[in-house]
Amino acid sequence: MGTGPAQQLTCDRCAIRHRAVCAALSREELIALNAISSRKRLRAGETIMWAQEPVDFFANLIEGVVKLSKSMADGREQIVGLMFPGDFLGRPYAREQPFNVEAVTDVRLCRFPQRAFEDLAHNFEGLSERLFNDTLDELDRARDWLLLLGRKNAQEKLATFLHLLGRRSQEFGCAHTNQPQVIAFDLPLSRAQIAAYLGLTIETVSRQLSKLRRAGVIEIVENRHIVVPRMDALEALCGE
Amino acid sequence: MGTGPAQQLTCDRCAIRHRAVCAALSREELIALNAISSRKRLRAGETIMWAQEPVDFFANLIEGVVKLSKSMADGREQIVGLMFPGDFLGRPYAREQPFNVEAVTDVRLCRFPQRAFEDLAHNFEGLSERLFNDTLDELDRARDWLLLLGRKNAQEKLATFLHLLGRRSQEFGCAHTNQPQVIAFDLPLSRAQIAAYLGLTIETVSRQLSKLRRAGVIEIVENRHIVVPRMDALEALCGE
DNA sequence: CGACATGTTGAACCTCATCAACCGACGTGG
DNA sequence: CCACGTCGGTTGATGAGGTTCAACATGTCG
Repeated sequence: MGTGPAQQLTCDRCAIRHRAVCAALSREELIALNAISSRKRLRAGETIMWAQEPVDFFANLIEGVVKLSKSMADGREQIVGLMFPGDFLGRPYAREQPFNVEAVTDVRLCRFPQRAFEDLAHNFEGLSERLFNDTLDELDRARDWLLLLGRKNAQEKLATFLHLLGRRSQEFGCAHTNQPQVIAFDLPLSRAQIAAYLGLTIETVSRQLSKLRRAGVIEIVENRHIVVPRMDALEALCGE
Repeated sequence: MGTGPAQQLTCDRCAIRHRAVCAALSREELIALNAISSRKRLRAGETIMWAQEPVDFFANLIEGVVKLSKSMADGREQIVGLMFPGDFLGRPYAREQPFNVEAVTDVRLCRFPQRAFEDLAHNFEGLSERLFNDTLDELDRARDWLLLLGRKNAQEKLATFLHLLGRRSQEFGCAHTNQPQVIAFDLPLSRAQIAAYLGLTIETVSRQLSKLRRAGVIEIVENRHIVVPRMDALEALCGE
């Protein structure tokens, strides 16, 4: 093991090396970040951070899907954010969060102790800038969801959600053939979780999915797998 | 006029000097920011930034209230953010925004050319940190609103909205008497705008306000002025 | 004065929540 | 092995909360 920039890092084989905040780092900075990081696996359903409870780490989501959710005294729940591989978990400069953070699938994290990470962010300009920009993007997405929750009907909500997942799978799965390809992906969420994300009930989600299936806009294979033969038909139902 | 730190700045008499991003600046930094700033007034209803249209300035909101809103092809509108004095307008490092920014009351702004401001933010660590933190707060507020739009009923939505305004007026209006005081404030928004903020219709807003009035939770004076005799009664209706 | 904007209230309607029954898959224990 | 409960999902019947449509009140402005 050398100490020069040519040494091998865990990061070099990391699937999200160029999608997470790490993408903003020089080789030397990456080595420093790597030095304070540790990997951790979690099973679907496990809670990563509790609302209002102190946390002592930040993390990159390497693999899997994570939900951020709030709930009311009587149990009503709303998902206020979905995190995918490459996303950053935790609020810099704070020690707790006003929502629960929970693995919805099996998950792999790359964790950093808070203080050590903040010191790096303080010194590595690219890192703090990147975190800032990610936060601005997140805010934009939250505002899109405000429009969805406040003004869209059940049909439009489902269409928008599926369209979002479809585009995601398009971006990452197969690359750049620009013919009108068939999109297919697995739903990371159960019907109950979809309902909590869209401000609906399980039954309404189920009915709307059936309706989209009967209309030929999507195919549903074994509940969780979705095929979208024509994305533009789906897009037309989003309401924007 | 001297050039030393003792010189008088517009900022020294500014109502938001210690609430806006300016609060993060040293005297010297403030002088530099002041040098690139200019004041501007707008009338209620004027648009400050159009969605998807290039903007060439950022601004501090000195006085008045500003709304951020999105709308759908068929005209449905959702307010995705409300800005009050001290808040920062514009998205750093971007030249356009995915929503309209509009004065809902008469407004005074303190504007900065984008490039010049970004250069300062780049050099003044406190400034960029402050912008980052404001953005994180804004994200938290947006997520609170996701819960409201997705899960609360009309009554809870109105109660939450009034409670929010009540707390604001409490913080800034009269100061620190900690007796259970009577809260009173003016609604900055019309019924139509409240509806657009809460994901409701005008009629529902009007009915719920009347219902709260009949229940003795609020008094309504000439449509726009609200008196809250007992904040805890209002708080109990918010649903959290 | 009439035209218009803003807000309130009533009546009818509709979307979605609620309640309930049912299905298939899965795991467990007698 | 099968009976049983559980879990995730679908579908139907019913009803409530909000939307829609409409009438009306009030205040403002030309």
